[in-house]
Amino acid sequence: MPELPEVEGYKVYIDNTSLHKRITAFECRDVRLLKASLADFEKHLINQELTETQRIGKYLFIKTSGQKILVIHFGMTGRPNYYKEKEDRPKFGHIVLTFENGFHFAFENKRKFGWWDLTDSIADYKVARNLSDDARDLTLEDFKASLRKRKTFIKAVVMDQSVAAGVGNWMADDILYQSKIHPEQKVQDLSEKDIETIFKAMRHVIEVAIENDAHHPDFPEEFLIHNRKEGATCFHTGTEIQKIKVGGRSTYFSPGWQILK
DNA sequence: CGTTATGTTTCACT
DNA sequence: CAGTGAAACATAAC
Repeated sequence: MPELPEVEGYKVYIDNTSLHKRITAFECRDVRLLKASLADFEKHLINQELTETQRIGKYLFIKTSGQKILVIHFGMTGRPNYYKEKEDRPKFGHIVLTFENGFHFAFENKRKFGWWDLTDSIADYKVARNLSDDARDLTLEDFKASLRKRKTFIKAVVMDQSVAAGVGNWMADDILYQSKIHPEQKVQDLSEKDIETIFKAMRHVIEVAIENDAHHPDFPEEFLIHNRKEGATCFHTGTEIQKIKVGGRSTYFSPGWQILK
């Protein structure tokens, strides 16, 4: 599920459950989820504590009392789960930390597109991954500068993590819906004003989503998310929502509302 | 059985 | 080198 607002929720969850407790065990069922060696994870996590979290886009960095910073990416189906009893380990809890208080921190990851890594520097990691500033912190000027270099569909660009870190598929659809911009609009044909509209919509979608703990049913009724399925009715026009593929991803939009220039 | 899923990485091409 | 688009990755659920 996780895009920026969901990961922000996971960050708060981890802050409230899993910091400042000595780690006594590290277990991983499938080493394909680890980008560093199992030995390194054990070495750098066991007997250390998680001390502080920092989120950039969909990436969560967790500082430790040791040398390394833990990097978590949730993929498409990841989420954290803090629990007490061993038998409560979630079905897809493929990586589990155990703390000295006996509680466990599971990294649930049904589809195994998520992963853990270790790093020495958040700044270096951000550069190495070609990650932009977090979409909440990004300036309009930087956003404009990124768009000037691009010549493809706006939807693909808005979702590009090197443009605005944290925007994913559902948010990109909602941002463009609220901006009245067609997802297949070529970026070079957008006016300055269009770009500012998109930027503001991005901020709005993110803040509303975070305020509502990323719980879609609580979002305002004009959000596309409520009708983000083929054949659903557009809140504004009463016409049908259409599904197409853009940038390899399923894209939902209202052809009567988001007119191609 | 085929299709789809809220993501990233890799690779070939321009 | 930089931007683009397609494919690959792994797996559950409908």
